[in-house]
Amino acid sequence: MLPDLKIQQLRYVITVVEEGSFHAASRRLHRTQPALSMAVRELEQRLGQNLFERGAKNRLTPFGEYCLPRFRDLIVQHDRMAKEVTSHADGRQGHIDIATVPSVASRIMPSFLAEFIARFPDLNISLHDENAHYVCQMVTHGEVDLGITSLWQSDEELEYTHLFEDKVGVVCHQDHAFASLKTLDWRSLQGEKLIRNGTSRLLMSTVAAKLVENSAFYISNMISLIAMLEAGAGITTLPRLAFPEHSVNLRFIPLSDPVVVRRIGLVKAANRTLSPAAQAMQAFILEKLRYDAGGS
Amino acid sequence: MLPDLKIQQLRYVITVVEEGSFHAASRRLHRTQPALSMAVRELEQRLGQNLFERGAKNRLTPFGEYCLPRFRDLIVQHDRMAKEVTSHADGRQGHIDIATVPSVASRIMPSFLAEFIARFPDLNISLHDENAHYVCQMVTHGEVDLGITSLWQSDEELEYTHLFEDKVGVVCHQDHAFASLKTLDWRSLQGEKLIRNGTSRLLMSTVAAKLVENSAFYISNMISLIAMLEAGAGITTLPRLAFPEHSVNLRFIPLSDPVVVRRIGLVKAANRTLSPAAQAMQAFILEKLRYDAGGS
DNA sequence: ATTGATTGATAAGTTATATTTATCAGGTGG
DNA sequence: CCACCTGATAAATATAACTTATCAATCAAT
Repeated sequence: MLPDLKIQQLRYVITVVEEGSFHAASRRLHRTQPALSMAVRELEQRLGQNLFERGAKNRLTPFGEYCLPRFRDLIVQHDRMAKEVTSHADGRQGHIDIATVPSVASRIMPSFLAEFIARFPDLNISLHDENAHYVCQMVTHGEVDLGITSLWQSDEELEYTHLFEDKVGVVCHQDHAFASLKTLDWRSLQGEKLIRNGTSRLLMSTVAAKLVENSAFYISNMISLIAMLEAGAGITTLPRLAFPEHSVNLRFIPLSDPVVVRRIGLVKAANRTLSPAAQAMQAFILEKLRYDAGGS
Repeated sequence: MLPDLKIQQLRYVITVVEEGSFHAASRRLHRTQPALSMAVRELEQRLGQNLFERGAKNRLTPFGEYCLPRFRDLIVQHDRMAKEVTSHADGRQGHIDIATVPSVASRIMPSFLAEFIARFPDLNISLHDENAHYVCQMVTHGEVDLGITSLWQSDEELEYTHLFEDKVGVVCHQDHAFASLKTLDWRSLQGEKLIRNGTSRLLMSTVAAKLVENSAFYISNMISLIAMLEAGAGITTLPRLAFPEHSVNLRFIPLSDPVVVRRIGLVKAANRTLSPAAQAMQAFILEKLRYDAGGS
């Protein structure tokens, strides 16, 4: 019933009016003058009324005067919408939800995000920190776009891209006998009061498994764990990133036998397309964090 | 910098979403399915992001979800504007200013306009009545779109289309000796007390000119003139349309020698294009009033 | 008036875009 | 497993858009 007016044609009409002639408009639009003449005439025929006076030069008919502001309005709306949509399309604008394990959130994300928002200043970012299991769950449930975590378990619905490895070591008080050592092997730990934590399961598939099995204490909360260690109440194992580097009286001694690593990677939902903003962050993560434990 | 999105492509996207599949949408749009596939892909390439999930069927990507309401908005605005513009283009909507001489305004326009607004219910009409000179002036000055009047004088700026002729007759009191006559010739009027009015100049180019020249009274206001005649204070000449047909004690006797006519026609400004609404009224006037003194 | 430089209109030819027909491959439900 | 959906693809074609070249009309300045 009603014809589709083409944005381009409306733009032609407006430019002709603004420039005052078909020739001037054709220069501004990088078209030839006949192109405008024909496009305008096509529009006039479609509407069934002339927009420009035929005899006199480049003056609008009453109908043209009526149409002009309406054409302007639509073009303004179109341009605003096109700008919004394209700036979302290339990831300059938008919203990203990201989840990481606490160690990554506190040790890597601060400098990483600072660099990221400098590059994409109009992006809106929400960062969640949760344990590895819940990070994966948030990704599969679509609560966040991306996760940076160790894989809880292989999952069909998740797509994992490895970023870097995080070596496990022993954490003890500076007054402990281990404090001055450069490395440790699991045998040295036998007889020590070992406190388990959420990352201890990393040792379960190694020769050091029996150490963990014999441990009497388990503390899930990192703050509480650190307080216990600082009080000299025992030792624990942690990936290096999870070790509170600013602690004054705790020491981190790498475990040389067995060498245990926590594999940290980028996780996204398989079969789900990322928003352009999340794509931009994904690319940025792969560029900056792959094979690099320290951020840029 | 920003690309012109085509209304049609946006409409395709929305229809595909609404119908749930490319096939269903193609049926509703009277296009083939590949036409939609290719048009959508072209849009996606232009935006640099997919709108629909490739693997899974006809589901939107996050970017598509973002775009959809914006596409909808623009199309709604476009359709509203297109409806407005086209209904103005074919004269269904708009505003008309028209001016006529009082006799036409009171005797012809009522029934004419009743019929006109029945046909064009959304048109806004303003009717002015002025003397023939001022009607022409309003048309030349663009204060009104059209005039229905006798031509004051030939005018380059005016375009006159003849509609009908209005015969001049003698108006007298029912008690006057002329009252029972069927016709009169100018010689019979000699010696009568003739009151001149605005239409008396019609006689000036005829053999009856000397009657007018010898007349001592001139009354421009029609109400006053009628009152004078009803008081039996004299006789006058008027075109039939200007004779107050509901007067109980006045009589109109056609003048048979000379036969004097007032030529009534449609007047518009030359070199000025009419608004579509005015064009519609012009056509309606020519259809209904040409060669017909009584309206439809 | 004649010229020269505008203007927009027009015709023919070309390129680009849109659309169709025909065909294909991937899922899905009987 | 097989019809029967889905959307994707290729080639052919129709349509639309644009350019080049040319024209007629208008206007200004001689």
